[in-house]
Amino acid sequence: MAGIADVAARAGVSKATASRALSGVGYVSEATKGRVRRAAEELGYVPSAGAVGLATGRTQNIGVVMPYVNRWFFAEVLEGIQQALLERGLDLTLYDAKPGTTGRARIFNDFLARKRFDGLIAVGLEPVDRELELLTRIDRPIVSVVGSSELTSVVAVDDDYAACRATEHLIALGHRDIVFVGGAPRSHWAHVDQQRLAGYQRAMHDAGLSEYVRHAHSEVSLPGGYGAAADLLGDTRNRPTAIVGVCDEVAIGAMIAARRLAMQVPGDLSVVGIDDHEFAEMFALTTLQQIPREQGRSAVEVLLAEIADPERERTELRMPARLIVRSSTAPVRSPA
Amino acid sequence: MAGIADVAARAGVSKATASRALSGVGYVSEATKGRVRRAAEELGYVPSAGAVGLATGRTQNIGVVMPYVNRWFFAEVLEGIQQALLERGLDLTLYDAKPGTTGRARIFNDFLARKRFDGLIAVGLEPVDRELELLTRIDRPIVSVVGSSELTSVVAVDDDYAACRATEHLIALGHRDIVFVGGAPRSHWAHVDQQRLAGYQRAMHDAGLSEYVRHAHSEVSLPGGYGAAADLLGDTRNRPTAIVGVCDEVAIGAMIAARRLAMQVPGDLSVVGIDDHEFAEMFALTTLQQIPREQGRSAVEVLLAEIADPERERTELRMPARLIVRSSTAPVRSPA
DNA sequence: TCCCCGTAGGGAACCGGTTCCAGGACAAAG
DNA sequence: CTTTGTCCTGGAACCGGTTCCCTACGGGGA
Repeated sequence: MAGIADVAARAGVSKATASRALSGVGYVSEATKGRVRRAAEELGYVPSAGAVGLATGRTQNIGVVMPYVNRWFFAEVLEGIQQALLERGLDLTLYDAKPGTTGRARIFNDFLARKRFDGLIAVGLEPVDRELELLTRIDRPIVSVVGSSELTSVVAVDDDYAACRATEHLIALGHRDIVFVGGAPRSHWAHVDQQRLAGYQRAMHDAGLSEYVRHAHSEVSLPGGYGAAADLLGDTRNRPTAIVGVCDEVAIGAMIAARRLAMQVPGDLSVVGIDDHEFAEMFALTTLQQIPREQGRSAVEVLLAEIADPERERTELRMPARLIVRSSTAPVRSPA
Repeated sequence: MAGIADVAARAGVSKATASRALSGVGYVSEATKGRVRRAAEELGYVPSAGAVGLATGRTQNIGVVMPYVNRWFFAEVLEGIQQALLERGLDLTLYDAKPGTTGRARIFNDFLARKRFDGLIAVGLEPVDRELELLTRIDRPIVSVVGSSELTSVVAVDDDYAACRATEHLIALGHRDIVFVGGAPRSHWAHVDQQRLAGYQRAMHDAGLSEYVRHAHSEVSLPGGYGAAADLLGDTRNRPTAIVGVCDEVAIGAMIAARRLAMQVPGDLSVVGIDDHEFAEMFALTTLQQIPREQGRSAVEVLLAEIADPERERTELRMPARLIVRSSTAPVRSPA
């Protein structure tokens, strides 16, 4: 209710001085500064965000676009971003852009154009061409988390490396018939999938196991992994001895399916994932750890640096995943 | 870049007329309306949100406060809210207020006071007294999802009823030794927990099973339910024949723990949850369904009505949960 | 003594919209 | 022919801050 004019009046100074006293820029004597601060305190003065934005051109608000929020990875990234922004007093406006929905189209056409934010973090967005063009039109800094992009900064795990290490781990345990269970080739997860699939393939080829390369399609979710593995393992004459899940959710789904089919994990089947999902420990899943929460924090840092210095060159942060061995993997059982 | 002054100039009218033409209020001839619209289109005009907010007092933005986003229920509610807002062209600012953190204190002290929103949706917030007082200070409409509150509107499932139905289902199957696995008495889930616990107790008492009433403490999460059930079922001489989980995540955790202990579900142990979580189907969990996404949508509707009419009396929407029988529950095995 | 500079503070323009109010044109009613 | 009312439009105030520019004062150096 109380505006800066009220504060100024109460402190017996002009609006200009009140503004300077509160923001700390420009010359104001300590005495006046104190009076203004006290007046503001007494009136419970809170500056109007809209007016500040209008006058300064800074909204003190960061936009976040993501296709899902009800998935572990996205939710964790979101929390990391939120925490980092909170510490800096910045707001976070969320845009939930599910691929293929009219809502997504509206977000790109209308919402982002409103530019209610000083910068944008795009998480796993995988924008199509037209969307990419719309993104470039809003001239605000953008940081991508997951995926790749020539025109924005990127914060992500090294997907190729992670999948490669996961596969090598299985190979070192003597496995040869290893199946990669992952997303559809053209889903919105495309880039991540491709990178991880590529890492798996590279490891297989490098180990001379080219003939064993196999890829089972799966929705990228726990039920998806369950379904895909149920299909895969249902063919009892063609069962692999190990599975690389494109992510932990798929890997865990596969473990559940295996158990449902009376297979022992890791006795009959080794399973490795990528993520270190919150359920990984409970399922004793061997996995390659990434820490999405920290990716969120890093994305904020990069973005704020770009907002502060628009000339800053784009950065690309690829974090290495760490292998965490639990008990979903074991040496291959000697062939019959 | 282009402002309404540019649009007005290009259309050969005043700012006032341009504003009226675009917003549709007041008298503007069809001819000028057309010219203005075309000019706006050609210039790619997008009104500045800050300026609009300043002039109208409406931010076209809704605040959402929740303690978690990485939990199924919260994420679903959030998506429901987002969808409903998207359709109406409103933005959503997210505040992630984890209980007991300094971040939460900042949200209540600083962020909410900024009033960057026309209304607030509080999801499962369980505010402590001081927080409640701060909430009342921001004089904007507030709708609570989950929990109860005398001073805000509420949208929630009927928790007492849901837990009662769940318990009755087990009793009807012949179970008597039924344990309620739920949250800590004083956790942030307090109100929901209490209601559900009360529903369970009511059903037990009504069936004359007072002597069997038992409550096992559990973190409200899948691993939490796993841990609690592992403890509970570890005592092999005192095993119940059925479990009511305070929510599906806990119930599923309990199922996993039971299987790990070589118990058959539902042969040796029946389990029922509340939620109809996305994993419920996969685990064949019998549950009482609530649809958090719709609660989110409803919350938006109630909130917008209150924004439109500040005199509107507060509403309380309690949705009944529907029993979905899957195969985690079965008639009790005849006692040895 | 004069001038310059650092410090302090006020007036007013400005950010980009919305809206109140006044005024003109024109048609219908008196 | 005047009055009244409806439709259309422009000027200007306003929302609530920030910031530019100008004035004033006191002290130090030339």
